[in-house]
Amino acid sequence: MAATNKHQARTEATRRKLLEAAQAIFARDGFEAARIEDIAAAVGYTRGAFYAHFRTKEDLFLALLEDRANQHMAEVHALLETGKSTKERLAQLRGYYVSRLRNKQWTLLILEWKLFALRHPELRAKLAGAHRRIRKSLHMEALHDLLPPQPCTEPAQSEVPKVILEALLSGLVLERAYDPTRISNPQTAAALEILFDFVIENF
Amino acid sequence: MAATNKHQARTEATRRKLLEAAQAIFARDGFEAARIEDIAAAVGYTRGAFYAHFRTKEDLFLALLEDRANQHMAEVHALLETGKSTKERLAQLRGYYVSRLRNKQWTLLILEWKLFALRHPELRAKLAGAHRRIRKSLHMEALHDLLPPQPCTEPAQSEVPKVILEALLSGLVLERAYDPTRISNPQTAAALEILFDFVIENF
Amino acid sequence: MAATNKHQARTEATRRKLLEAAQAIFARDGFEAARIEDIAAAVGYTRGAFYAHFRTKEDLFLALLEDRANQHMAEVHALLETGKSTKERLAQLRGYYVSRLRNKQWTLLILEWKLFALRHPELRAKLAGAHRRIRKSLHMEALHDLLPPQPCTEPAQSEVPKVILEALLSGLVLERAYDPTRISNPQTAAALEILFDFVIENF
Amino acid sequence: MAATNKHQARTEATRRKLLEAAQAIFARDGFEAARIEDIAAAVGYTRGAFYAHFRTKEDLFLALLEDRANQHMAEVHALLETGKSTKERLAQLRGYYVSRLRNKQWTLLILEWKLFALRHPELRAKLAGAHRRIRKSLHMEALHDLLPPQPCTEPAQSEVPKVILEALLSGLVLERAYDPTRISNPQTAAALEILFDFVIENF
DNA sequence: GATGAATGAGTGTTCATTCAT
DNA sequence: TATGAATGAACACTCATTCAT
Repeated sequence: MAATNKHQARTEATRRKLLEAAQAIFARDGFEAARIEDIAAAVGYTRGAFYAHFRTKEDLFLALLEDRANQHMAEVHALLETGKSTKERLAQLRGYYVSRLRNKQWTLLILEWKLFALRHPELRAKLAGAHRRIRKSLHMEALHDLLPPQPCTEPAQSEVPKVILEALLSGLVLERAYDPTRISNPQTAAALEILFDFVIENF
Repeated sequence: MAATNKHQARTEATRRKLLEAAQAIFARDGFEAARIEDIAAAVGYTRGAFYAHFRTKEDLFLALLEDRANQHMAEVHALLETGKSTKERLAQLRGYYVSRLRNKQWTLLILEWKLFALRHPELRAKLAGAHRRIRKSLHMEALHDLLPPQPCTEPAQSEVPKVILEALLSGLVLERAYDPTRISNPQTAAALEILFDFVIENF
Repeated sequence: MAATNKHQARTEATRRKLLEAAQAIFARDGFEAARIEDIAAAVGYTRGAFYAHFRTKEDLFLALLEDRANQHMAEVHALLETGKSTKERLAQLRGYYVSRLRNKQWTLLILEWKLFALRHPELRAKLAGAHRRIRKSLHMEALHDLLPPQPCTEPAQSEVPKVILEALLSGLVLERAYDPTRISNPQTAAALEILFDFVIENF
Repeated sequence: MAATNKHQARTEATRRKLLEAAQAIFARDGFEAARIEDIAAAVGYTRGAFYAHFRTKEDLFLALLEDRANQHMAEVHALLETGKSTKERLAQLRGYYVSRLRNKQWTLLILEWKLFALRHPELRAKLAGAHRRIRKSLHMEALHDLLPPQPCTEPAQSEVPKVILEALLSGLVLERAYDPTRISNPQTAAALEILFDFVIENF
C-alpha cells in the first residue's frame, strides 16, 4: 500500500513535471510546432515516458488547459472568499485581472487553445469539458454576481463585459510579447485598470 | 512585347489568385498547418506552380501580409481624404475600425503574423519591412494627427490608444470565431463603438 | 535560301553555345547535380530554348561528349599528320598527352561519362556510338600504329598501355582538382612524361 | 545496464548494417543518385530508421568514408607489423596495393568522395577530419618510411609517388568497371606490380 | 514507469519536362 | 526559335506514435 502510494506519487510527480514543461513549450512554440520530444527532454525524460502519461499530443494539450483552468479557478475563488464586501471583492478581482498581465504563458496558451478549437470544430464535442472549465476560469464567473443586477438585460448580455475584458487582456499580452518597446508594462497595467472600471460600469 | 505583357498579366493573375487562396487557408489553418498543396489546389494549380511564384511558404506568408497591409493602408488614406473636418475624419476612422470586425480573415492573419514574429525572432530583421507596413495599416497612424495634442506626453504615449484598440478588435474577432454564441455581432459592434470613443478621449 | 542559311547558322550557334556552357556546368557539378536552367542561363537563354535543341538532359550530355570526342580526335589526327617519322609522331603524341593535363573540364567530363555509363548499363546500347568515338579520342588509337609490332601478343594486349596512360591522366587531373597543394603542375607534367615513356616501352 | 548494453548493441548493429548497405548503394549509384530509401530497404529498414542513426545523407556519406578509412588504415598497419625487413614490408605493401584492385566499391567510393569534396568546397572545413584519415588510408603513409631517404628533395616531393600510384589504381578500377572487356584482371594486376616497382624506384 | 529503436505518413521543395504563345 | 508558366514525379527530412525490452 505504501509502495503503491509511492508509485502513485512518483507517477503524479512525473505527470506534473511534464505538464509544467508542456506549458512552457506550447506557449513558446504553439501547438503545431511544439515537439513531444522537447517537452519530455525539458524535464529529463524521453519520448517514451511521455506516452506513459498521455495518449497523444492533443491529449496533453487538453489536460494542460484543464489543469491550469482548475488552478486559476481555485485562485479566483480563494481570492473572493477573503473579500468582505461586494466592493472589496470587485477590487480584488480587478487586481487579479491586472496581475494576469504578468502571466504571459497562460495567456498565450489560451490564445493557442482558442485557435485550436476554432480549427478543429470536429473536436468541439470532445473538448466540451475542458472548454467549460476554461471558460469559467477565464471569464470570472464571479463577476456576474458582483455586478448590480441589470433588470432589463437578458442573461447573455452579462457575457459582454467578460468577453471585452478578456479580449483586451489577451490582445495586450500578445502585443507586449510581440513588440515590448511599444507599450511599457506600467502603461499597460494602468490602461487595464482604467478599462476594467469603465467596462464594469458601462456594460 | 505583347507576348511579354500577356505573360506578365498571366503571372500577375496567378500570383493574385494564390495570394487570395493563401489568405483563406492561412486564416483557416494557421501558418504551420497550412499546406502549400491546399493553397495551390484552391485555385486549380499544383504545388509546382506555387513555387514559380514564391520561394517558400514563409515567403508567401510575408508577401501576403505585405500585400494586404498595403491595401488596408490605402483604404484608410482614401477614407480620410474625404473627411472635411477633424471631427468628421475621426468619425470615419471609427466607422472603419468597427467595420474591421467583419473581416475575420485579415484579423486572424494579423494574429498569425504576430505569433509568427514572436516565435521566429531570428527573422525579425528580414521581417522589418513588412513589419512596419503592417504596423502602419493596423495602427491607424492617422489617429495620431486627429487627436488633440497632448502637450505633456512623450510620443511613445500616443501608441497606447492604438495598441488598446487593436488588442480589443483582435481579441473580439477571435472570440466570435471561437464561440459565436457568446456575443452577437451587434453587441460586439456596439461595444467597439463605445470603447473607441472612450479610448480616444481618455488615452 | 539565304534566310534559311541564316536561320541554320543561328540555330547552330545557339546549339554550340549551349554545348559550351554544358561542358562547364557538367564538369563543375556532375551529371546528376547539373541543372538545365543553369546551363541555359549561362548563355543567356531560358529552359525552353534548351529544349528546342536537345530532347533531354541525357541527350545533351551525350551530344556534348560526342562533339568533344570528335574535336579531340581531329586534334590528334592533325597533330600526327605533321610528324615526319614514327619517332617524331610519338614525341608529338607524348606532348599532346601531357598537355591534356591542362584541360581539367574535358578530363572530368570523361570521368562523369564513365561513371554514367557504369551506372546506366541499360543505356549501353544507345550509348554505343558516342562510346566508340570517345574511346577513339581518348585512347589514342594512333598509338597502336606507332608502337613496334609485338608479334606474339593478341590485339587486346595493345589496349593495356592506353588504358594505363588514360587511368593515370584522369587520376592525376582529379587529384589536382581535389587538392592542388599536394602535387604541383610541373611535378605532375614531369611524372607524366616519364611514365609515358616507360609505359610505351614496357607494355 | 543490461538493457542499455543491449540497446547499444542493437544500435551499433543497425548502424553497421546501414553503413554496409550505404557502401554498396553509394558505390553503385553515386552520392547524388543514391536514395536513402534504397539504403534503408537494403537492410530491411524504413527511411525513418535511417534518420535515427544519421542526421543527413551527407552525414552518412562522411561517416562511411571515415569508417572505411579507419578500417583500411588498420589493415595496412597490421600488415606492416608482420614484416621483418624494409624489403619485406615493401613487398607486403605492394601486395596490398595490388589487392586493392579487387575492392571495386572502396575505390569507387573514394572517387565519389573526391568529386564530392571538389564540388562542395564550402564543406572542406567540416570535412577536414575524415579528409585526413582517408588521406592516410589511401596514401600509404607507411610508404614514406620505407623509401630510401632522398636527401635533396623537399618533403612535398614524397607525395608524388603516392599520388601517382593512387591515380593509377583508381583509374584502372574505374576502367575495369566501365568496360571489363578491355583489360583483364590479370593484365591489370601485372601492370600494377610493374608500375609499383617503377614508381617506387624512380620518384 | 521508462527507454529508445523503428515505423510510416506527411510535407516542403526541386527540377526535368511539356506546351501554349 | 524562344519564352516561361505549369506539371508532376521524386526525394530528403520530420515527427507523432508504437512496441519490445
